[in-house]
Amino acid sequence: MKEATDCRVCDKADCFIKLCSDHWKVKINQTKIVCTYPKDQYVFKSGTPVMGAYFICEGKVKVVSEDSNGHEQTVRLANDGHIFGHVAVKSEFYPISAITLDQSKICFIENEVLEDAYMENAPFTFQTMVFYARELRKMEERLKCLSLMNNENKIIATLKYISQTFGCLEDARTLNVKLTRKEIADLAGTTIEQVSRSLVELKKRGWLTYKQKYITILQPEKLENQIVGFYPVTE
Amino acid sequence: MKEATDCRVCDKADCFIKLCSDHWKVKINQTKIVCTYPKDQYVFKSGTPVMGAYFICEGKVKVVSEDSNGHEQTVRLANDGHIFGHVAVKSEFYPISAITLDQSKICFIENEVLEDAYMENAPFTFQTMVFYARELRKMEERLKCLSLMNNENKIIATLKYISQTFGCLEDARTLNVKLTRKEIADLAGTTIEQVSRSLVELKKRGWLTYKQKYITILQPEKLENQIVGFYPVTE
DNA sequence: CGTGCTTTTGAATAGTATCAAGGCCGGTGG
DNA sequence: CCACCGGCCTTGATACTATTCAAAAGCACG
Repeated sequence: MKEATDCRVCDKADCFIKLCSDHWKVKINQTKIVCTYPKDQYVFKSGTPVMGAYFICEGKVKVVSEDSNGHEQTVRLANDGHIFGHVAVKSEFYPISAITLDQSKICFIENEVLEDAYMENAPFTFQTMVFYARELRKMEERLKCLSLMNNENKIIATLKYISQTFGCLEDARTLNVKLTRKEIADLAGTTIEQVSRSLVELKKRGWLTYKQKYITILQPEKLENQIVGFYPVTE
Repeated sequence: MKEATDCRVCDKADCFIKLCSDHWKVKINQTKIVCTYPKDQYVFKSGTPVMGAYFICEGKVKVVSEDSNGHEQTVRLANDGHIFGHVAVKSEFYPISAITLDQSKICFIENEVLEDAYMENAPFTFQTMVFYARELRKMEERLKCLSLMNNENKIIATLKYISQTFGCLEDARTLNVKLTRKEIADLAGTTIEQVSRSLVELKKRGWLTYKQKYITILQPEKLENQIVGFYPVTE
């Protein structure tokens, strides 16, 4: 993992801090706290106070919501450049937890600095707003999938969401993230056993294959085709 | 329904346009298109091009996602001051539809004006960003509910969402919106029959009552208590 | 080469969707 | 004023799907 990047010279495609004025880049750079987390570690835990927001320099994070029945729902996935842990500006305590899916370098920026930065850097604020609006749209889509689809289609839609968020390895078809069956189940809103059954079935059909935690999509058009009816016609 | 409000003098609590400079208030006021829609009418339909965003002056709107199997999922509810139809700035066609739940006065502001307004009015942009971040959080909560809850709890969580969005009538316990069983089912991600069964059961327990389309919550603490385990502990 | 963890498989159970029929209510027209 | 009609809601029976529980198999690790 590289050194902490200097915001003044960083031009990472998805990080909007570069849209701030030089003055603010310096300020953010001075006050940010950069931390590298190992895989499977809490970045913050549900119930702890919200002090600021997190920006992913490099890495992968899942945002999970735990209930007191021991069930877990992964509500969102985030990767390079994405923001998490915002929870709107007013919440006092996190209602959700964030866990790394990979070793991750993450910047923390405290609320006070961030709010001032938003008020004084319109392009930064605007792009962040657009980011949230897009995430909202994705979430609406995911809501529909979890709500209307049967088990197998939920798994397919989840694989699609994973690949859209994290992309693929060099072969352009193996998902660029290692997830357990339980992690996939928590994303899809189902159980470990159902995930296993669906993956076995999809492998039988030759639509995908997998080795350990690596899933390779062999026939994306078949998978897509099975769930296409749930998505709006884009013509 | 009152006359179209002049943005320069309007101080509606939830409309962020009042945070713009006077110059921009004038500009928005000149270019906005105000329209009053009757109940149960499409404001826009899935598949049509996105030209701008809608702001609710007064009224109630649901955002629905239809699939080609004839199922419908209501992804979001919006009322006075809320924005809808944004779909992030780049989408060309609406992937969802918006339908009024009541006679509604709605402002349309075209994308070009809106984007310029965002770039030049930091407080406006900032508050809009916070609005989206909050909506995202709500959506995450809703996602979890639809995914992990059983039928009855989904209905309870849905009633809670409805009351949080639209509030109550003067008696402070009757939901301030008329919804059919199907509309509740589409919100909760279940069927008309299950909604009916759950409502009958909850009425039997004396937790709520209803008369036609009006639902009155009698024992909010009982309802709350049954689903509290799904929400984060706030202490 | 065991040991423990994850995944797979099978069988039983519970919960939900679907289908079909009947009831309630408001509106309309005689 | 009453009878009829149609839409929405309720109820019951059935079929299906998903969850749960239990056990076996596969795999990584020491």
